[in-house]
Amino acid sequence: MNDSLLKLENQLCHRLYMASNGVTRNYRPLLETIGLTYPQYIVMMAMWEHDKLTIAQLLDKTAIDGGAMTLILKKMVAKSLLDIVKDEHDKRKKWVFLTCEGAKLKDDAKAFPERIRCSFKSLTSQDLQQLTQLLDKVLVEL
Amino acid sequence: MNDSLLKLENQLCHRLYMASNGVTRNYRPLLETIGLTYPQYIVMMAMWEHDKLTIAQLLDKTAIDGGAMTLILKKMVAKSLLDIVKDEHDKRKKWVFLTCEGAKLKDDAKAFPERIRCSFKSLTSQDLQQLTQLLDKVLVEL
DNA sequence: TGCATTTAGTTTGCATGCAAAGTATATGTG
DNA sequence: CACATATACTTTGCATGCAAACTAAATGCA
Repeated sequence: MNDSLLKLENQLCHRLYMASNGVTRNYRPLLETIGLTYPQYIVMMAMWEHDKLTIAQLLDKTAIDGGAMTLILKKMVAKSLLDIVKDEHDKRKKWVFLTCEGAKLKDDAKAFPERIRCSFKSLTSQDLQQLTQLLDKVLVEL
Repeated sequence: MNDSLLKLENQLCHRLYMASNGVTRNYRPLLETIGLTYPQYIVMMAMWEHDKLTIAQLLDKTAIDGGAMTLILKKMVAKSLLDIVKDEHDKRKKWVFLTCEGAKLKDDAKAFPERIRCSFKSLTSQDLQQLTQLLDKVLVEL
């Protein structure tokens, strides 16, 4: 009987696992310079694009776990990067805002994508584009 | 100034993050039927391919964190899926073996890859092959 | 031989990822 | 208006992922 389907080498999931962890690990030294973890960076990127977001919207955009998000936001508020305010009308909702300091951090982060890109010189622009499209195909099934 | 590079939508790292977490989440219900977590499943796949592996070899093949591995192995030994024995000559090394029970689990797991594959019908075989190749290109840079 | 260095694993402290339970508030329906 | 249900978050318990410190044992080299 052929068990090649169970070989580690043939698991797409394992490649995704290694690639995701590995790339995140690549970001770490860079993110440390601005005192952020990777999920915190994801939150910041979402906020740099939007004036304000509810926590639910932030969860939707970032795909970060809800339970983790509560802690992450608490830390980022403590660092004065974000402000959180309850909605006047719907008291269940909370709005997340960038502080001035949080907004300024964008200047430091601007250089990150290109610096990371440089770590992957063997991948052509076409490779990256293809990878993006394929991952999107995976993501729609989730 | 154009900040499109910092948009969440343009981050390959975020797609990898979402895809990896999402695919792992897909495995969960399946893995629960045999009482394994995803990293534990990775360890089992490595062991199903090899009669014995040192912990260092297992770390190398699975790319699981060393600190986590200690705990993972401890749990799997407790479940009687694995045995761990110190090397006679090099007392630093430990050899990991499958127990009968651990080996038998392979029969249950055999069906998993195809069942997961079915969750991604929109991806063609060619897509999967391409994705594999592109991820390998990413992995060599890590 | 003596000692610095390397290797193999473990431990520790912190930050998620995840499921499930819990809380507070808003909504839909009769 | 009263109640079941749905929403928006938070909390809890468990399992990693990660860096760094630590232990024990093997190696390299003067």
